[in-house]
Amino acid sequence: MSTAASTPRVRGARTREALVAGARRVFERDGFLEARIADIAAESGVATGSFYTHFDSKEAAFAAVIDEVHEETLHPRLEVTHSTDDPIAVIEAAHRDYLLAYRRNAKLMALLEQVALIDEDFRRLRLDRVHLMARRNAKTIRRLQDKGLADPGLDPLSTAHALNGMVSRMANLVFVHGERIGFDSLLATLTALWANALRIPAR
Amino acid sequence: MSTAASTPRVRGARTREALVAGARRVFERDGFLEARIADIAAESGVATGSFYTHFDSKEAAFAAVIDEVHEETLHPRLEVTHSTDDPIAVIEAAHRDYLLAYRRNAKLMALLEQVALIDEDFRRLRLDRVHLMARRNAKTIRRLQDKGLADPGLDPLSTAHALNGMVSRMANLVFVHGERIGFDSLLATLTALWANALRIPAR
Amino acid sequence: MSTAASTPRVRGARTREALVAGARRVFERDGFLEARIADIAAESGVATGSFYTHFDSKEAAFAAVIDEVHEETLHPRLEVTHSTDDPIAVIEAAHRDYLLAYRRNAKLMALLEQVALIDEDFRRLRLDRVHLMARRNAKTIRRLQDKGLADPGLDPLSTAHALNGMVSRMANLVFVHGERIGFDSLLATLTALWANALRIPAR
Amino acid sequence: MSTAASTPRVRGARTREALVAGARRVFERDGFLEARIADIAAESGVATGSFYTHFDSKEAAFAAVIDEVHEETLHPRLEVTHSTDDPIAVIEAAHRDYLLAYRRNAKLMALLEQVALIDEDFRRLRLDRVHLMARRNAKTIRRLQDKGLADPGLDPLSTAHALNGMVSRMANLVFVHGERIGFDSLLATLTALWANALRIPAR
DNA sequence: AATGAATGAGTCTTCATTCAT
DNA sequence: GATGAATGAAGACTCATTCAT
Repeated sequence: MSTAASTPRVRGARTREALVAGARRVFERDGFLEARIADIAAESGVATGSFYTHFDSKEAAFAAVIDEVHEETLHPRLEVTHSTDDPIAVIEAAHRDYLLAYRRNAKLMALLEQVALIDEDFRRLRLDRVHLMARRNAKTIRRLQDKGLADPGLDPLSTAHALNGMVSRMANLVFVHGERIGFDSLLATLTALWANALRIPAR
Repeated sequence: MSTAASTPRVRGARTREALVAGARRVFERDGFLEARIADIAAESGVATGSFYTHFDSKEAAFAAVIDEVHEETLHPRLEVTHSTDDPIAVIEAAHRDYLLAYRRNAKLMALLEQVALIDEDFRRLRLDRVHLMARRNAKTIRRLQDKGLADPGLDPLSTAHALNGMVSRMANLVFVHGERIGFDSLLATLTALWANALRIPAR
Repeated sequence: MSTAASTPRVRGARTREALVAGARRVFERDGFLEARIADIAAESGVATGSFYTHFDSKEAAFAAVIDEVHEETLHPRLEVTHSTDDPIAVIEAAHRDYLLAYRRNAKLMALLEQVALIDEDFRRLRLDRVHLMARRNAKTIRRLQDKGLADPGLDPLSTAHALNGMVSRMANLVFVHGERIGFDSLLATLTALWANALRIPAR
Repeated sequence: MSTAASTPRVRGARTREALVAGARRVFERDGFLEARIADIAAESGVATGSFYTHFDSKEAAFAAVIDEVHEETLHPRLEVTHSTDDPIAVIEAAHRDYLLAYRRNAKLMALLEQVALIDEDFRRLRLDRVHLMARRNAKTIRRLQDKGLADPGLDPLSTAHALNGMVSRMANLVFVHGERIGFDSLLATLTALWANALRIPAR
């Protein structure tokens, strides 16, 4: 009202932003199932009907919220070889990144798990990510095996799946369910178990 | 029908059994959220109202179904020292038991995960089990450390949590989401990773 | 079991008594609408089905309970001319009787009011009683008018209705709704108002 | 239909009015307990769900209906001193107002009695009104006593309660239960009894 | 006569989605 | 684009009553 009326496009974009932010707050507060469209609209300061101007469904809004968090919560990026050659240092750095991102977005990460169990589309989305991460780490594992730095008897892909699962499960346990394990201790344990599991020689 | 319905008490017990079996079928087919009381009753061959003679809610019926499966799906029971002294053989046997039980009840295990994300009571139930399993395996790990058979630098409890998480996640991935990893390969990988992670000397 | 089995007739009568007593407790505790047949049976120490051996419906059970209280709660019995000739003393005695009976059975009296508003049959029952009481007191009023002791301008029947209504309403207000008026004060006020209203000369 | 449904707010107000009117018709026709939300909505020409846009419960709708009738059914307003000084004329006028209002809304008055016996909130509402009326009339009675126009031996508040109860009970008997007493006769009797009961000197 | 499990009709209530303005 | 009231399908739950033993 006071602000000079913006162009429709700008108004629309602003409303959409408000809805994504509002949806995130409501999802984090109430969970996916309990979140009501009317509440998301109210929390975003818009009318109920306006929700449907921007999203087709609650799922679509959730997808938009998830998109915001997606990139920064990619699983351990072992392929980003930091300048060092010490594989254990690399593993540790990757885990640190992952755990920090998970902790920052713990509520939404938990929510994604929840929705993946409920909604077919999100289940596929999550599985795709799981596969992406596994393939990525499998490549790293294979490389380490080739260099003679990792147990050659391990199947790279299965191993990647298993170790990724271990890490994400622990992040969930600590940051979502509040298991009382300190961040440093958690990082040390996961790094040690990764290194041990692959039989990477101590540095 | 054929058998005369002896005393009311016996009739009641029979109906309850029918309801638990029917509920299991409906839960496995439709999931927890989609399962309707009326369907459970119909599937069990009783009237809708009879459901409430035996259960207070859908949750109560689900708990009864879960109880049926619970015992046989305990996580790796490493403390059950099989006649052998070879720790790796023990680990493998425990994992085989667990994976077989998980595969047998895959749908329900997945369902329990789902419901634990939705219902506070089941979340607690599941967390309790997670803690029980972790404490149990932590004891085993500590014993191996004391014997000089496992990496003494690892925190037993965190390690137990992490490795249990790895195993259950893999079981979920393979038996629920259909990841194409053969049973033997899965067992071999998990056993090797467990042994490696703890730095148990090769047999 | 321990007691020698009585004849069927005696057993039946006993169960019925237990049910009437149990029904009264449940009605007083839960009200008519909230009272459930199953609760009445449980409170009476019999099986649900046995209720229907003795009563056709909740209404029938309520009628049985009411019967127990009915006689002693008849409205002011002014025609019972006590040995005295002082009409005010007679009025006072009648009111005392009525108020004491009402107080003793306050919960059930309130309940009867409730049920009369809900159930056609009890409405008629209550109206019949109202008419009976009014005709009875109208006769007394007419007698007093004939003796020159009461305002001859009053219509006896309407007056009887009005004054009876006043008394029962006050009893309800004090004994059911807990209006803080002492028994003696209540009795004195009602007696004075009756006497005044009829213009009975002061004794 | 004919009028374009201007803004949403106006539409909302219109629907609410329709619901209150529809609810009144259904309550009067079916009573409170028998009235179904679906019927109220249908009678109001809106969808079932629309009922809940405006009311939380059947009780809330009933309260809205009662509000409509409340003001005009206040008990005898003796304090409204009409231009005359004749107290009996004032009493008669007040009773006439009350009886006319009661007759106009007889069904709802009866309903309020019913609901007050069923619902705690309405019980309190009704008791509050009873107390308000009693205090109001007690003041009038006290004033008459002070002027030497009323029996000084009467407790004003108890007396007010008793006489108010008498009047409302008679209104109920005649206008709700159909007791065959003519309006003028009823008014005359109640006025005479009030005046007599207080020992107001004849005009 | 007693038992108590089985029956199933009957309503309230929620909330995603639509649509007239 | 925004508004927010209207829609109505869907399902959980209760409980009086029945009936086989």
